[in-house]
Amino acid sequence: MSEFDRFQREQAPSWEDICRALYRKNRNKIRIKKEEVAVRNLQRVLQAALTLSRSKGFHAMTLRDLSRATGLSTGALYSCFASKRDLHRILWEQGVLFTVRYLRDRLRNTASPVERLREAIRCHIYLSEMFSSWFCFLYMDARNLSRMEKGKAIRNEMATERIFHAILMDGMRSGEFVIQDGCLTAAAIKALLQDWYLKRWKYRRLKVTPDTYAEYVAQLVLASINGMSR
Amino acid sequence: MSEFDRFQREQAPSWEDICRALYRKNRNKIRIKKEEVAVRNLQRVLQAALTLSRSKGFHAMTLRDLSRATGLSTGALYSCFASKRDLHRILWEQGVLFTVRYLRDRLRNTASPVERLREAIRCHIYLSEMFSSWFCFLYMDARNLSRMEKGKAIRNEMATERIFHAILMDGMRSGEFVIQDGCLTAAAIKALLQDWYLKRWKYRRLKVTPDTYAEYVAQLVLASINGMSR
DNA sequence: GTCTATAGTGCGATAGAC
DNA sequence: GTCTATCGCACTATAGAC
Repeated sequence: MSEFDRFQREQAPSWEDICRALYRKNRNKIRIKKEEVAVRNLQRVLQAALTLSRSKGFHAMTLRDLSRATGLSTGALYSCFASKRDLHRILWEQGVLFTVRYLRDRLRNTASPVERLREAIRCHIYLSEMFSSWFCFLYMDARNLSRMEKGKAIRNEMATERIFHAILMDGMRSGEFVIQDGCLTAAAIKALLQDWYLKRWKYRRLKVTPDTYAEYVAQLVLASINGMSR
Repeated sequence: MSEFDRFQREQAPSWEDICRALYRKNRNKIRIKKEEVAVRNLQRVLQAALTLSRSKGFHAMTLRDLSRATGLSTGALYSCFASKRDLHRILWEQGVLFTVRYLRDRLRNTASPVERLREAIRCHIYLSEMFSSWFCFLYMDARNLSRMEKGKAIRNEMATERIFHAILMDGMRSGEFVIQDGCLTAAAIKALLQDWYLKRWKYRRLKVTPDTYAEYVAQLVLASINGMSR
């Protein structure tokens, strides 16, 4: 059993947990009152919406598409969300803070910067592997956001990056890393992590597993951290 | 004057040249018969379409938006293209082969693999800097493609990547590079190059120039190519 | 070639029966 | 809660005057 399999079975959050949390947070906007019904429907609706968004984009997805994919009528859909725009907001808000929180949580017990860097890369790849359609949505459908929401989006992009930046700075202070430009290195790590879920088809074709890719990214970054000062 | 400035003034293709080539290729689908008028309008239309696509996505852009941005009526727009879908196809087809051809052309006179790698990275960044809205369109709006077109899209993505892959293999044969997995390294280079135009706002905020970024990517890759075997 | 006006289509959203 | 039926609207595309 690979590391990723273990993560998937034992540590990863489940769709049901996520939808339950999401329901409790948005009770006022969701017309369904029985929690069990709401959670069951939300799960179907959100998963279908993300799948459709991946293949044609959120804006191009119609509520008729969503109705067909979930088996619910368009009328029933509107008991899960107030408008299509509101569905976008729900998917957005829930996804946005998730990664940062999860990473922070998992890094609490790591000792050295090297170990912390490896663990952060691994966790990000595992998370994005399990929720790849959600990660793609957050990346590709950040347009259609209002001005205020766009500010949030940028702050979020930077929040993940700051986690990596902080690890790099720790490593510099302790003398383990030699880095020319921490901001560029953090940006490069982020770009490599995003490629994993945005070009999933490519890595599948190359038969690269999440663990292999995580190790590759870690080695690439570590080599540059030690090698670029020469 | 920076290297990029020189490229921009002396070597880069101009919008007018591109639109003229595009007009001659699509004469049968474009109703305007005077070449000068057609080229002038195409330039306005394509640039506006790409700008709007970047901010809200091609699908979300309406012909009313495009009409407002170009100062042409919706009726006049239809003398430049047969349908909105056709406009998408034109932008797509012209953009797709462009990068590969240009890179191949520029690499013909480079001597060593190291030099060739540096030059390929630099050229890609320069091109994407000058035509960033076009590169973003090719990346973000590859959905809404028909099945056959999607096959082309994948083949194109791989074509650019193969250029980098070939350089890496050359370097291995000549003993200059030590690489574990050429495919993964080529994919990583591509991901880093794409980040430049997809997250342009970030690098602008960090005050990173095209030349700085090109040098950073080259050094990162070269460090890993020499360092990962340890 | 470019305009204005409009036909035809498919969308998001809602009303009311069950 | 979920369904069917339908409203009003914004869109793409075209027709016909200039």
